[in-house]
Amino acid sequence: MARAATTSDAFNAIAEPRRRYILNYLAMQERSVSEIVDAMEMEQSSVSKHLKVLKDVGLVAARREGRQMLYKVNAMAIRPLHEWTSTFERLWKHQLLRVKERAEARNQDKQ
Amino acid sequence: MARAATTSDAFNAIAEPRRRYILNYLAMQERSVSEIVDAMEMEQSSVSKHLKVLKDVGLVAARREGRQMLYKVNAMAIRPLHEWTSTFERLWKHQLLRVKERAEARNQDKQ
DNA sequence: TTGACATATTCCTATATGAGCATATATTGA
DNA sequence: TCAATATATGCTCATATAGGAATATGTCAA
Repeated sequence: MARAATTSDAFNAIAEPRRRYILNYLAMQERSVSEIVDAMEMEQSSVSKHLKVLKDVGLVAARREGRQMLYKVNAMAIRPLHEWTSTFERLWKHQLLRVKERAEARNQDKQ
Repeated sequence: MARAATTSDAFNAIAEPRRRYILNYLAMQERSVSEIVDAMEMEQSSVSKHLKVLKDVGLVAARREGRQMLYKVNAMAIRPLHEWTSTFERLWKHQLLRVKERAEARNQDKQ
C-alpha cells in the first residue's frame, strides 16, 4: 500500500510545508489566488492544486468574487490537530521541569 | 517532484495514522516493540519501520534492555506542531464566539 | 459575441512510500 | 558454540504525490 492520500485528513494535508505556508498567509486575512501566488514563489497551477487539497479537507473555504476566488482559513479544522498535540503537553512540561531541576541542582553544587 | 519524505520532519511523520496511534500508545508509558505489535494489529516489520521513522525525526527515543528495545515518546518533538496549530487558536475561538452570538440572537427573536 | 483576465484541471515524470515476506543482526542462556 | 527470542532491514509492488507546461473553464467589460 502506498502512503495515505493528502486529502484523507488534515494531518496529511498539513504535512506539506507549502500548504502550511499558505495557511499561515491566510491566517492574516482572506486572499485571492493571485495574491497567494505572488506571496509564495510558485506556479499558479501549483498553488491552485494545494488550495484544492486544503479545501477538500476543510482547512480553507473559498468564495467567488468576480473573476477572483477568495480563500480563507477555516480554523475550526485545525482544532483536532491542536487537540491531538495537546495530549502530549503534560509530558513535555514534565520534561521541561526535569531539565530545570537538573540545572538548579548543578547551581547548588557550585555554591 | 514527489511528496516530501516522511522523515523530513515531525509534520510528515505524524501524517500516518498508525504512527499517531503508536505515539498515543507510548504516551502512557515506555513499551517494547512486541508490546506495540500486540497492541496494534500489524506485522512486526511494519511496526519496526514506523518506529524508525518516528525515531529519525526525534519523536521517540529507544534504549535496549536485553533482547528488547524499549521505546518512549519524546514529547518535546511534538511541541513545534502544537505551537504551529496554536497560531490559529485565536481564529477558531473567534469563530466559536460568532456561532454562540448567532444562537443567542435566534433565541432573542423567539421571545 | 468576443477578448482578456483569473483559476482550475489535465498530462507527464521522478520519487517516496507502506505493507508483506524473507532474511539479517543482536542478545541471552545452556 | 548453538538454538531461541526480539528487532531491524532488504526486496518487490501498487499507489499517491508535487511540480511544470499546456489547456480548459468561468467571468467581466466593451
